[in-house]
Amino acid sequence: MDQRTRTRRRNRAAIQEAALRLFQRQGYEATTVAQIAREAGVSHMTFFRCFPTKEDVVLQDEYDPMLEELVREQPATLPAVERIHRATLVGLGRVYEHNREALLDRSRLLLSIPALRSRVGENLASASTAFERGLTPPETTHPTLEVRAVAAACSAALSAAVIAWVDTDGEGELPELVDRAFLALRASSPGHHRS
Amino acid sequence: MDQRTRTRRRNRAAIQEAALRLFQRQGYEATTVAQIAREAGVSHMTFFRCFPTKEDVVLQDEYDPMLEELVREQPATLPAVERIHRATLVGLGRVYEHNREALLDRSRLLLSIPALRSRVGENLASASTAFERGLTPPETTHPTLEVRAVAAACSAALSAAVIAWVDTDGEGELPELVDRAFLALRASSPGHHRS
DNA sequence: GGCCTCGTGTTAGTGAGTAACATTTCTGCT
DNA sequence: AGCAGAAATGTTACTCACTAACACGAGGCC
Repeated sequence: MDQRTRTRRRNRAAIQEAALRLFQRQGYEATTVAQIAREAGVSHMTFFRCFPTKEDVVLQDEYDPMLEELVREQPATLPAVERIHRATLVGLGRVYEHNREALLDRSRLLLSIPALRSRVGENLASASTAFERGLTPPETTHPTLEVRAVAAACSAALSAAVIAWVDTDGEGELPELVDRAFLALRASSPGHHRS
Repeated sequence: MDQRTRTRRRNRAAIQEAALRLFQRQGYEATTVAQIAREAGVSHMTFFRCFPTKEDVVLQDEYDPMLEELVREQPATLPAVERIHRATLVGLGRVYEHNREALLDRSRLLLSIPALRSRVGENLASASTAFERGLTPPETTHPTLEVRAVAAACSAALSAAVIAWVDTDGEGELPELVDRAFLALRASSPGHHRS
């Protein structure tokens, strides 16, 4: 690997860790980008070369390629919602056991800070396109509206599960909530509670 | 009505019109808040008292109460997705005929400017809570996860329809696309096209 | 008409994000 | 190894969204 990309990644990681440390210690809005950069030992320009905005330090993740691949691995005979449901459970299982608390902390942060919450829709959108790509054969250029609608609906349901998880302060278990959210998509009647 | 609130609304409208005019003439990012305020004949502080951010001039709408009411009017025996589907069609029909071009212009703007697109998720979220309120009886305090998931999925599907509409530059008809998106939610299989 | 509240304008400030240029650091080639 | 070119980083200065504080003026209330 290149030396340049190595130091670049080290910078990226140092910035992200410094940022999260400062956010937890003194709050998101009370922390300035210059402060993060100083803590990470770089200039504030390097910060913006690694993360386009201050919010992206928290927002960016790299789950999308995994989700796409997991959806593609599910049997194509299943309905699309079911494929995405299973893929989500598998992917979640991979990070949930060892990173449950980190995932909860990050989700809490994303949902509690207005500047971050106003942008979680972007993460939903990128998860949605990952689902679309997983549903459509690789050579397809543009997914159909039907595929896009289902993918968007599934990521929205997933997001509802995460929000419910954070609402209960992480007392429930996220995979169960995800199950309930996806099941509600298939058989939904108003006022229907699980027994 | 109060004289004060009257001038306040006049200010609001003047700012919004001036802003949209300037955005169309010279682009969103090339237009500064001070410029909008000057064009509307107010100070830039008045701007921020009417709209919390520059983006909100384009983002804010008042469809949510109507959507909530329309969902509540649909027969409660129908599945939740169907109630929201019908409510959306009715509400859309009300504004679509006379404001089709304005709706298209606004949607184009929202989806083409990065600063705006990154925040459309907020509109989806508020539409989602409107759906939730329409689905749950008025005395209910917190909607169930199932209701939240369905509401979020429906607003996501609606958004997919709007995106597809804008993608074709408004050549299709939005209500048809909304139909396709909602139908895809119920019977979905990958690669399935409507016949 | 006089108090009094509330919206507005003015000013000055913070902080995110960008542009331009100097400087350092790595890479490729001989 | 050493040098030329390229690319990342730092420095400086700037724009602009947004806020805090206070002064002012226009309604509302008696």
